[in-house]
Amino acid sequence: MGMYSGAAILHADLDAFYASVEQLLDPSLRGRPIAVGGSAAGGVVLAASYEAKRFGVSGGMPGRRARELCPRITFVRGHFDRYQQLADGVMAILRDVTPVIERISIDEAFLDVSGSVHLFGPPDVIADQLRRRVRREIGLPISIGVARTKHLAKVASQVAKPDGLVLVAPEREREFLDPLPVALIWGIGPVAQARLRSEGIHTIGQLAATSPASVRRLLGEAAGGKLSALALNEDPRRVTGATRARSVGAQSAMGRQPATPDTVRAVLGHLADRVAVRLRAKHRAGRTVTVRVRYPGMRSVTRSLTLGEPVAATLTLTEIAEQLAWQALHEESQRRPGEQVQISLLAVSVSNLVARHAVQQELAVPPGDPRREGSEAGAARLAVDTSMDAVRARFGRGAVGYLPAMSRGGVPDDFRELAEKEV
DNA sequence: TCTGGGGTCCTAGGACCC
DNA sequence: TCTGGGGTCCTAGGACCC
Repeated sequence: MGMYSGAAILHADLDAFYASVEQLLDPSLRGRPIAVGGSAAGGVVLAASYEAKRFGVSGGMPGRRARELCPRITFVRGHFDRYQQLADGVMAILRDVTPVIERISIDEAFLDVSGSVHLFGPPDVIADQLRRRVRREIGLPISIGVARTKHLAKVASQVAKPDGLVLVAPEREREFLDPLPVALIWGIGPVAQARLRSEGIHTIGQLAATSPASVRRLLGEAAGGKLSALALNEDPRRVTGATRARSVGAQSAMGRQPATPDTVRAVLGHLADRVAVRLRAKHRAGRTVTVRVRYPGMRSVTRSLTLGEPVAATLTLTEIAEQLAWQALHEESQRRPGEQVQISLLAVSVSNLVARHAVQQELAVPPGDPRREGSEAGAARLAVDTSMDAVRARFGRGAVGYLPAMSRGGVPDDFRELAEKEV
């Protein structure tokens, strides 16, 4: 544990989170290759244990492929309710050493411990003790990167995995970054990687040696500029608190189905309801409604509409979503005359969000104002929704709704909730 | 035989305004 | 009558992240 001065950022990241929880809950799974979600028959793997990762299995992979790579793999159903609970427990431990903490997903957070060193010791000592506490009190492995900036800390935690701690001393930053593959930089995905590779750029050191102007030409103005700066180890970002969500959405994969009016209406109604309920719960509403339609083969299109006034009423959102979806589906049917249009996914999202008190101001238009009629209808719909929200809060989600209960494929609602951001 | 669900940010063209 | 520059908003698509 070395002496260390200046800004001290930690990036803490639970290892193979869902899979580690399953191994914690069921000791017979420990030390074995497992996948959460998916099956040999289909579905996607949500997370793989390190024993499975060694075979090349990873999250997002079809179950069938996972079985091919690792014949002995065990597929387990997720205990989604426990994930949130355990991750919250971990975050509470992290919060014990500093209030300057930025949770960036269910299982990952940045901490600025610059102000904590006089209380708890050097940053790497703090990190070490956090890892021990998480292991002892929660039972899960967690990796932590310690460095002067967010970017360095994040890269360090990736290098530390699994179940490790990596400190990047300020005088060793260049030496640390240079040999690492560009893919470790936050924001470099498969496309950017391929473009860089075509220029012979594989390592962060090589990227840093490339002129920012060339990188911008290669990867785009904004992305190129940012990635260049990160490679050059210039990262001015501070650890901030939680930021408000800028959009709220829901989607449903449907395999492959004919786009019949009944199917489209039922699915969009359900998605619009999920979105609208979440908006109302946070007293927010949005002016832009976007619908995405995906066709077999992963090709997808979006149609969006920006309204003069924000919406949060389920029925209004459903109507707009239907209109947008049919706009897209109609274009698709003209592309392929005489064929039944098939779809594989529908999504509804609301953006351009405002706080709801702004909506209520909009509703307070004087009598005779042409906007009044629409607003009154909107107010009535919101009132119905508010009653429905209250009934559901007391008796459960299935108690009331606009639409008959429908089958929703295999994705449990508690998994959906895990992925939700704080609105 | 194409793979879930939740997000963020950027780009580019067009409309419109000054 | 023709031309220039700058800014904002909207729409559609796409890369990327967990």
